Amino acid sequence: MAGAQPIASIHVRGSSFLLPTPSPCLPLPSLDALLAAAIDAAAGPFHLRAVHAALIRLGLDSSSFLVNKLLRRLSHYRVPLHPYPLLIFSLVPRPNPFLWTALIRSAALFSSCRPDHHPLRLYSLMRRRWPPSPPLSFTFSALLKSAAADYSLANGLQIHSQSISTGGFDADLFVQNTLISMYVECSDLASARKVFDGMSLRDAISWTSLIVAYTKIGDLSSAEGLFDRSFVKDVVAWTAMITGYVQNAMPKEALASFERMRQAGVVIDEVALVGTISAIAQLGATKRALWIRDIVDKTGFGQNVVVGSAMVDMYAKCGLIDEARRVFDEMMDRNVYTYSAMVVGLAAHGRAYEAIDLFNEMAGRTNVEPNHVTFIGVLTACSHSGMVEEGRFYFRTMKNEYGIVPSPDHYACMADLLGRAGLIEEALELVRSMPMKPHGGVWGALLGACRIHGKTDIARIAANHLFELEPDGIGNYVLLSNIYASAGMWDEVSKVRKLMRARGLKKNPSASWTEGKDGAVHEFFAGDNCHPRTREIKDALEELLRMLKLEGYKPILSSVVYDVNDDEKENLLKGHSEKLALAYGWLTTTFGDTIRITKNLRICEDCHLVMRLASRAANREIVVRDNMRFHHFRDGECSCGEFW
DNA sequence: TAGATACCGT
Repeated sequence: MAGAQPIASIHVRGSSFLLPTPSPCLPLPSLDALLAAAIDAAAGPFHLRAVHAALIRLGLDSSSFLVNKLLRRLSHYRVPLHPYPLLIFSLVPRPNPFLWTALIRSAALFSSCRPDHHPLRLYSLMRRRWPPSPPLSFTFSALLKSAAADYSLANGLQIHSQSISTGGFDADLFVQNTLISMYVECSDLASARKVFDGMSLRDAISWTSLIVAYTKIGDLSSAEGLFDRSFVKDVVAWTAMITGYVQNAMPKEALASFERMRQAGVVIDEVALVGTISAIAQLGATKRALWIRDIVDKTGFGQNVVVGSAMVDMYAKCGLIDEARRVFDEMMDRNVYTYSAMVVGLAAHGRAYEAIDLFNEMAGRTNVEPNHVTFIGVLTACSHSGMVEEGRFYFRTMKNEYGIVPSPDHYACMADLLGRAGLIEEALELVRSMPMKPHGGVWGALLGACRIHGKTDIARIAANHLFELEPDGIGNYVLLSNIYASAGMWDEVSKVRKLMRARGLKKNPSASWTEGKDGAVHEFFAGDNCHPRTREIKDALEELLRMLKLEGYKPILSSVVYDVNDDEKENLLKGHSEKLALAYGWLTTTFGDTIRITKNLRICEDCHLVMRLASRAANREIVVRDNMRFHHFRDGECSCGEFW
């Protein structure tokens, strides 16, 4: 006989589906084993139905073993539990504990759609049905995971106590690890810690779960302490530290961890890369952005859609919008995250038409559905270039065509769009018509528009809401005071100042960063003398400002709201962190170079003017990323067209 | 013959 022939096949709509060929040297596999192999090899839900039909014909549809495999595969294809998988289950007269557990696991995937199929309900059925099934440790893993997904501490506690009363499963390592995660998800760190402390044996997962718990509440020193104590530092544990730092706005520490991980010889995976890429995005560090690309290329994760989307976001946030576009164009696989990152990035750089073109391409020529974030990008693009009608159109489209309920962030974009265009009354009306309470961003957009258009009456309304929502948000007081100052309403200015004093508000902790040629990040705080080259930087700034004054620069003293004399105001302006970063950049670059600055707050008017003039006088391109958008200064002009 | 837990992007 030449070669073994397939011994069975299933025909589905003209395509035959071959069962595996047995080796001639081994005994024939059992029918069970053959069917199990057929389930494993099925190409989709349709094949699985065909296999189930075969099971019925062969009288094997009551086999817990085979039905268990079927359920697992169906949930792999995310076939909802009701009604088909439940039907398959119901044909098994005496489901064994494995099968019950598989059912509970499937139910956990869809617990939100069918409350009557909730995992806990199925568990109680499992315990009450005759003959009752004893639970397995796996049963508790599944149940605890579903409690964590529901953020239900009450359910979690109930399952925890069941795990003890039904046979001491709380001593099982897997159950303990899942308990830790459940308590962490349900924000009960004390209980998570209690489980951890009570464990006689801990593995990498136990340690990592608790490390994540501490990073989530922002207690990085406890997380670091645990990480140092842990003897099992795998790539996941390292990544938990990296993302913990990122989530707590500590990108430098995240990068340092990544380096230490590499030095420790740990093999990097795509998740570690994504965390590191986010850290670079947060830092806005251009050199690092180019550095990580080499690493991504070497590891071969460049075509991973999550890595790619993170890269698009990173390049956009580092000011390298063309590089972001290049990565985007080279990606083979793009999803809604990829498109949203690109649209939001283009919008932040003021490239509104490109952003809207891309959105239209996505909506028209791909199967990728836009989501709420994509529309944030589209609406931002419209507002940053005064496209009022387009903005109104997309706001309607979002609701009517895509069924996306506008969030306060979308309303903030609309308030910004209408307000900037001078339609401040309409913006106020929109805000007042919101079905939910407006957040600070919404009133802030309105207040910003009032600054541009000198609307003191509406500014007062917006500011009063802001003072209530963000009593410590000093920027709001500054803005209102500026608006009054521009209108010559000095009494009001002094009232705002009094309010600030009464609330004990201190100077902004403003900070800027810029990168040196070596890629080192130099950090500057307002009025700070900490940089080792402070003397040189201050001298350079004086010289630069002297140069600009010859070209007509007059400091915009109204950017200072402190009640001090004009000389002191000018001095305060000189101490602004972005000017220190500019001076450092000027000192360390030459003609034609680009100086890139990242700032944690919105750039002030005086600094904006200085950047604009310096780009021509010093013959440098200057790219400033503030907390609102990017400004590209070139030859005395800014990409924002003074529209910010 | 079966089964699980930790870290990712807009």
